[in-house]
Amino acid sequence: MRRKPHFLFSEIDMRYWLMKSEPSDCSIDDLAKLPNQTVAWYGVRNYQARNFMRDQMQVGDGVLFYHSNCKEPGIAGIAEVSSTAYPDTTQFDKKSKYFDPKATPEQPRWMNVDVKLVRKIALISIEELKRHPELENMRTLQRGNRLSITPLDPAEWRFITTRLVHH
DNA sequence: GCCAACGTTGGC
DNA sequence: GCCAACGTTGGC
Repeated sequence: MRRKPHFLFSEIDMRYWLMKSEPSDCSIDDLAKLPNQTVAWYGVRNYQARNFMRDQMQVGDGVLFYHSNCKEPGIAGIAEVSSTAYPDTTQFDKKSKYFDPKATPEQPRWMNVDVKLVRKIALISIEELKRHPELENMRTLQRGNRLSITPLDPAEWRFITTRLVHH
């Protein structure tokens, strides 16, 4: 049975994630134009981030879609996990920059989930996120953090989606 | 299994 | 473009 995806309701078995995307690669507007407003989160080549997708993500989990490595870094939209993990096809594609010669279809190394847009929001800049003491422990805001996928505490999710998102 | 060298990330 | 931080690689 599919759980309700509405982001304002927190459910006990639901998890929350912040996922970084470079807007030059896939921005929130790019996502909005894709079929089903859904994107395969391919290209993750970090084991910790892969393991989050492979071992912990469930359909319906809440996602903050974050613009990174760009002029205005910050949260650009709300999304949800819309599939469980499956092998990232780019690892087998010799022409892809994500090609991995050590991966085979029999023994895939990299996995990804699908992510579906819930809605675009007015950008919450990294500067604003850092202003709130409620968010001081957010992984993404920690010095030196580079992980492209990080778990969010339910309290952090609630604070951001109810207090910082303008309705 | 250590660790130096190297590559990548991503805010600034 | 800089560079701090951190992950990965590979010789030993």
